[in-house]
Amino acid sequence: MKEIEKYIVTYFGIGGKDLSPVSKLFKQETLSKNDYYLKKNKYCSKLSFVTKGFIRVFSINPNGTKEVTQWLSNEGMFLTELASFHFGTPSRWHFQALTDCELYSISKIDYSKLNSLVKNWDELEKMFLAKCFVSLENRVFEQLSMTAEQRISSMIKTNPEIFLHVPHQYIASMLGMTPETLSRVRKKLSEKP
Amino acid sequence: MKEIEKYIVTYFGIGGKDLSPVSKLFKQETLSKNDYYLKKNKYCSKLSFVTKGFIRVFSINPNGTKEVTQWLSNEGMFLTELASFHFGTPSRWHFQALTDCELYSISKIDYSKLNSLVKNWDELEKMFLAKCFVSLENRVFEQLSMTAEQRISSMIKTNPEIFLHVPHQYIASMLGMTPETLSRVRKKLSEKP
DNA sequence: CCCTTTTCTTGATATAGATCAAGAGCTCAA
DNA sequence: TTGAGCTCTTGATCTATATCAAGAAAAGGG
Repeated sequence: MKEIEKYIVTYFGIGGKDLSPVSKLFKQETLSKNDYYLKKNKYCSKLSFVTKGFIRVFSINPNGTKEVTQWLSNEGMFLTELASFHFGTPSRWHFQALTDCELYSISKIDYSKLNSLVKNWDELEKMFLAKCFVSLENRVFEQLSMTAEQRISSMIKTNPEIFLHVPHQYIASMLGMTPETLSRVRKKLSEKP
Repeated sequence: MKEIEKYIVTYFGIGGKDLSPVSKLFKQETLSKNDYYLKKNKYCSKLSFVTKGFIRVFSINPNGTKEVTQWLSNEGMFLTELASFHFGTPSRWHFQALTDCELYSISKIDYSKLNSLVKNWDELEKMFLAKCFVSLENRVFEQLSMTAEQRISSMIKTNPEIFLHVPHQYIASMLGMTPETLSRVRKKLSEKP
């Protein structure tokens, strides 16, 4: 099975005879470090799976002082600006490669063909979106209920890879804290685990 | 047009001849103050529109000390435990009426009939879920990028009603701060607006 | 490999917001 | 109407985390 097909199975539950025609619609794409997948206020016309590398979704303060990292996408995750992709609004964020990346991307046009290609596509897509929503609800809840230390511990458990490949300042921002706090908490955690 | 039909139009974009058979599947339901719409760990078998009143979605700390309000749902909003409704998992939160409430609810069973009743239902539902996801992304971003004062100002703009009908301690929790902070910031905002 | 730049760490200090405490206002049941 | 119990406000104090600063470590380009 091709790599992209594994993602399609995992995320959409498409299998069997449907798999190959669907996977053909995804085109492999590479990004070099610092390339933009998408810039703020541009329009997003594709949905992708990240098969290699790390991409940062972020925004810069109006006055240019502060950057906020909304999300870090890495191997195994999908990537798109959902509002822009589905509703045609300008992207709310920049999407920039932090490392060289490999993606499989499907264009909006090909994406719209999926429901004629896969008989219960809409059902599958609905479940996919529902899963995304549920994950985000959990993220909101963590932000409301946990201390900085707890959020870091949680991230170390669920995505330890990220600490090895992504500048910690971005991880800190995504977790709603400063790099200094992340550094100090990590030290503390390593001293008495 | 019946009240529930307005919600269906707004949220799902269903209109014309489809409207009446769909709206018939929603049953009016009332909750008295303090009644539970759903308790944590129970299974959610319905999706509802709130047409009157306020419902708090919250969780209690394992040790029973701290409550976290995840969401406050009021007139014009839909309500369900999405993970439980779609995936059959136990509810992550309690859902309790803060005032007497009126809802229109559709059961999981009737909900599953919608795609045979409305020809592009899956498409409409997909858009509905996408909208929910996008809103939640914005909420995460506000939490990461704004101070307590800014989040309060934002809430006053988007949902002033809530301050008149919901105990402020719950609003504070949903915004990720203590009631004391909300009180002080509101005072400050009222002094020099 | 060296030099420059970026990132991380660490310390000193500041502060937004939390916690603790107590009194004032409300609400609502009897 | 009264009183018990919530809820809100306010003040005093505390603390988790932010900010500022500077050196150490790591990364990257030539």
